[in-house]
Amino acid sequence: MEHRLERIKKQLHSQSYKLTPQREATVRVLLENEADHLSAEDVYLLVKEKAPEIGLATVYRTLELLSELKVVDKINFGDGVSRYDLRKEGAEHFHHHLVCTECGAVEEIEEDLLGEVEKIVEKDWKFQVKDHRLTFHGICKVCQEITVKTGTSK
Amino acid sequence: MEHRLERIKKQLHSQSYKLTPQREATVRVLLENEADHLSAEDVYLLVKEKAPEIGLATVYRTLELLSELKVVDKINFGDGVSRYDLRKEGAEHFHHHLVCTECGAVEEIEEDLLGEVEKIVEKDWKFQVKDHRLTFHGICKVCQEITVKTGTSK
DNA sequence: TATTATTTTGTAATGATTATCAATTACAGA
DNA sequence: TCTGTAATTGATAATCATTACAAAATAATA
Repeated sequence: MEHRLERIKKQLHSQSYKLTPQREATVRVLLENEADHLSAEDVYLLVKEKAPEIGLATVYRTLELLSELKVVDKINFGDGVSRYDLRKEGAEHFHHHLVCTECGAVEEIEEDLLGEVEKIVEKDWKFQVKDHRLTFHGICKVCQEITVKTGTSK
Repeated sequence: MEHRLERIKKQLHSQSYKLTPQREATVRVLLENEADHLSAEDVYLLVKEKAPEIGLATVYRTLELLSELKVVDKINFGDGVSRYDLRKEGAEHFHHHLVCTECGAVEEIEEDLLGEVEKIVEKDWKFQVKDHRLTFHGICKVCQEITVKTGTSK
């Protein structure tokens, strides 16, 4: 935890940004809630518990900054709200998501599914891939079982 | 063109929706501008040329309806505006996009890149895949050449 | 200490999308 | 054809996430 915070601090300093108390509080919230896909509002409310004087605008700016530094990934599930995921240390890429169309659950996949596909894109379209976003939409394991048992489907 | 319009009309009727003049005008605009990734506002302005009395809300409602019927895909490039792509006839899935981080150009890929990957997801995560969204971010062919020639990179 | 740049805060502004509601239209049945 | 009902539309107000702004606070520099 402290270790990752240290890393992020260095990363900020290397671009002559400061790790202000507000920024630190925001990063800590992200580190403590890594499993969730927090919106800016979510982060704001959580940070406020520890640092009540922080403003919403600052949270937005901090998340934007962390996004530019590739510390977090800004993602979009199409519900009109951006969400922010801390990128795993050393991870080059965004991770993937399985979004259940029945219950809305979101599962993450860390595996590198697209190594081969990227090579194809680079070769066939002469497109130099820097990153990608991959989301699957479908029915999660839990909802499949419910459907089988009750015979219902939305 | 007329053929595809006919198809869409049937699809609407089969769910007891009507193909009103406003809806027809909207679909025609989509058919005539298939290459672009139009926002609701774009569509509105184009429809207005032919049917000046149409309201913005109607365009939004129509696009939402077409999206539910999977006639169009509602996509999001992270710029705060939803865009609407007509789905190719008979296409099961969304197509993919190559978004250039230098110039913002968006290229489409129709190829099925994820057939194998989907099988892996279904098998390893017991997730029943219905659709997917795949976007690559990177540097397009044109911008690569500019970078080589001028030695600049943003 | 004086100066300058960075950051923060609270709030106003923006802009896309959605909700509301009265008016219009389409259509099934008498 | 007339009538009643449901679907649809258009204008506009409301909503909500995000961004812009200006003044105050903070930190860095000389």
